[in-house]
Parts: sequence; structure tokens; C-alpha cells
Amino acid sequence: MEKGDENRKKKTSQCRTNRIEIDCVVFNFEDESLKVLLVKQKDNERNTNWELLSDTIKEGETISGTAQNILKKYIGVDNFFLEQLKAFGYPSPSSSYEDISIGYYALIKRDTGNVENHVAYSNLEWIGINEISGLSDKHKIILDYSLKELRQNICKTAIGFNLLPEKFTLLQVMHLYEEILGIEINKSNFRRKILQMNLVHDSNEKEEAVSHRAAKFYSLNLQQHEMLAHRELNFNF
Amino acid sequence: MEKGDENRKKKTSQCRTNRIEIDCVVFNFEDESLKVLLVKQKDNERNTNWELLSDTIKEGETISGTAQNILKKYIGVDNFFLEQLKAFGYPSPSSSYEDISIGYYALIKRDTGNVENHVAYSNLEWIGINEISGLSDKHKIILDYSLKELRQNICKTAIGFNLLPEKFTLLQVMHLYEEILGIEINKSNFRRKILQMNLVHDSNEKEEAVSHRAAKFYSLNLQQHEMLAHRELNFNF
DNA sequence: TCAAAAGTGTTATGATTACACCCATGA
DNA sequence: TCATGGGTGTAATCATAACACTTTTGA
Repeated sequence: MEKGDENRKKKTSQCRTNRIEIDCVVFNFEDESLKVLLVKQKDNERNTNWELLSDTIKEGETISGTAQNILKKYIGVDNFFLEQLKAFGYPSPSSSYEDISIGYYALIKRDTGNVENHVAYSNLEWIGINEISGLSDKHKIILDYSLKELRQNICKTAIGFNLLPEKFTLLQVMHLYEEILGIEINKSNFRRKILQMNLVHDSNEKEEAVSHRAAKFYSLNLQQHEMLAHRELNFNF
Repeated sequence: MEKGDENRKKKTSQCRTNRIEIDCVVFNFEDESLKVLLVKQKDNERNTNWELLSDTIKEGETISGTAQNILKKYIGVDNFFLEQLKAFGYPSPSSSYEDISIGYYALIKRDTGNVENHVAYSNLEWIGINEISGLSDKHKIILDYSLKELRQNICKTAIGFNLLPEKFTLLQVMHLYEEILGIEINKSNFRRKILQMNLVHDSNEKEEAVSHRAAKFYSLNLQQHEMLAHRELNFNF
């Protein structure tokens, strides 16, 4: 595997063209905070360096297929939301052609077959969005762009629900928006807005064993493929 | 030049990697209608086939640099708005690796050194957005995506003004929005909204030789680099 | 003086905000 | 009974939509 990587590298740098790789920003919402899955780099002992999940495009793979395979390989789940950000170019260390990274971002549900258990590699870690350091410049740019995109998209579409369990309380939704956007939202107004647009329905279930009034669980009236298309949402936060 | 192109092609297809090219959707607003600059293909005599402006990435060029150079080469102006769409992948005719196209869209002002005169190639033509036919599937996908992006962005940012002359009337702005979004807008409400957000200022000039009340010319209170960042605009059309 | 487009003003409606209050539950 | 978070109601404010109206100009 490592030999193969080196061979590819050699061949590619002989090529009169650009090296391409796919980088994935994988988001997860856990303990009321937004987290990103990062890989710890072994080869640098002085500082802990982190990287986004990435891979090269294999023969016969589509670019989005490569991104999907990265998620399957590292996390073992195939129930996630995935969308391309854009292509990023940056100076190559070895070639006079720019290196190109096609960035993707993924949203993973907390309850999808227990994300924790599927993290198959010991050098992977979920890091809170405000605790990230030691990321290379090129990955920092992609991460920042993905955050900007995520913030925009949860205000216009329903994709934010991809970060919540199948059944959720309205306050969970609100806290998700507050955390991702970094703002405070008025509870009563948020409830009214989200209820009157018919996006969620009461599941007739309630929280259990909580030391306060149990909250109703709701679930989404949309299939995953409808989430980006759905543009009824219009939060002007 | 053509030999060089063939050499590159041969080398690239020997490579165990993806072929990349840059495709540009170039927009212009002329005679109250949105137009796109397309290249007529010579080699097919039966049907007229059209293509987006495109090129491969040259040694030492950044990806956005390649896009800029395409515009300079074909149109001869260097005063335009340019932004990346995303990377598009599609099956290669000659390789088991997908071909990749990085799409860009550009907005050009009508009065920037007379766009017409600078169209340096005889096989280039501005075609109304509703009159386009004979575009390949892969370019059709990029064009459709660019339209979606353009429509979204003119409602949130000030980039639409890149399609207007330096001095414009408020009704010109309104017609631009009506044409691009394909809707009708109420004149009085549109005026109020755009005036009260302090985006434009009265230039103390007026239309001349028009057979109706002369309209005031306004100009924008923003530099080009501020146009995408400026997010005060919030048209919910 | 007419047509055509510029430009103004007014009212009704609906969404958003801010805030106060009540409810259910475990400790 | 208290703390905690769930959940409801209401009045004030602001943005938007609809529409009628006046102004300026060349023909």
C-alpha cells in the first residue's frame, strides 16, 4: 500500500499535469458541540499535526465516489450526507504544476450505528471546531470554507438535520443552530417558525428519565436526497 | 500550438491520473437579456455545436490564473468578476480515470472597453440564455449549475452589478434581476428596498435624449473585491 | 396633448421580536 | 418545594406587497 502510494507519486510528478486529491471535512454534532474528524500524523514527533481525511482518485472511481469511499473506509458507515465544496489549488512542493484538492464535506448522524465504534483507525479523533490546532494551511483553508458553506446551507436548506438523530427535540435543533452559527436564538420564536413550516412531525414519543419536563421527539418529513433541494427554510440569522 | 496540445494530450493519457481542464461560463447583460459567450466548433459540419470557453492548466499557472487567462485571451479585457463553481467529473472517452473540469463563471460589464470589439475570435458568439442549443451534456451541466449559482448569489450579494455599466438607473438594476431570476418585480418596492440599504449613490447625472422622463444615474458604493463579501442584500424572490 | 417611463406615497398584511408566563419532572 | 428545562401566548414593531398616484420628456 505504501509502496503503491510512492509509485503513484513518482509517476504523477513525471506527468505534465496536476496532482489531484480528495479531502473530506467530516462533521458530527456531539455533546452540544460541532466536531470534525481529523487524522493524527505520525511522522512528526515535535508537534501533533492533524490532517483532514483524504485520498487520491483510484482508477474507475468518480470523484464523489472517492469521497464516499473515504467515509466508508474510515468510519464504516454509509448513511451520511456528502457534498462537494469546490476545487482548491496550492503550490506543489515537487512540481511546477499546482497541486489540486477537491474538497467535500460530510454530515454524520450521532445515532447512525454508533459512530464512535466504527472509527476504525486509532489515529482518528473528533475535535471540537474551536479546539482545532496544528492543521496545515491548505487544510485550514478547506475547513474554513466548509464551515462557511455549512453555516450558509443550514439557513437555507434542511441539511442540518443530518447532524441530529432520527428523533430529536425542537430544542436540540435550536442548540444545533446556535452552536453552528455561534448565535443565541429565542426559544419561542424558533419553535413557532420551525413548526409552522411543516418540516417536522410529532413522533408521539417523549424523553425519558430526565430531571425536568420531558420533551417531545419529532422527526423530519424529508428524505435525505430532498434535503438540499428543500429551500423553504429561510433563517435570516 | 496545435502540436503542443497533442503532445500534452498523449502524455496525459499515459498518466495514471485524471485529465483536468478549466471551463468558463462568461455572462453579459445586453439588450435587457442575459447572454453567454460560446465557441462554435468547426469540426462538425452537420449540426452547429457550441462549447464553453476552456483550456488546460499550463505549467506555473494557478487554476484561477488559467481561468483569468482564458478571459484575457478570448475577450481581451481584464476587468471582470470571476468565481469558481466547483469541480465536475465525467467519464473519460480515452481513460479509465474520470475527466475533471473545474468550472468558473465570469460577469462582464457592457461598457468595459466595448466587449464587442474585443471578441478576438470569429467563432465566438454571445447567445441569449434561452436560445442555447447544441451544447454538449458536460457543458450543459456546468452552464445549468452556473445559472443556479448566479441566481442565488445576486439575491445575497452585490455581484449582479458586475453585469451593469459603472453608471446605471435603478430600473436597469430591476430589469437585470427580473431577467436573471425570470420573475416580475414591483417597481416602487424594489426602488425603496435598494435605496434604503445604502448600496448605491446618486451620481448627479441623468439619461439624455430619451423620449420620456430622464432617469437618474446611480453608481455602486462598493469595490469589486467587496461584492461577494457584502451580504446585506437579502432579496427573497 | 399624448404616450411612455420615471418616480412618490399610502395602506394593509404578515413575519419577526421581545418578553412574560405556565407546565412537568426529579431531586 | 425548588431548580431546570419544556412549552404557550401576546403585544409591539418592522418589512413587504399591492396599488394608486404624480412628474418629466420627446414626439
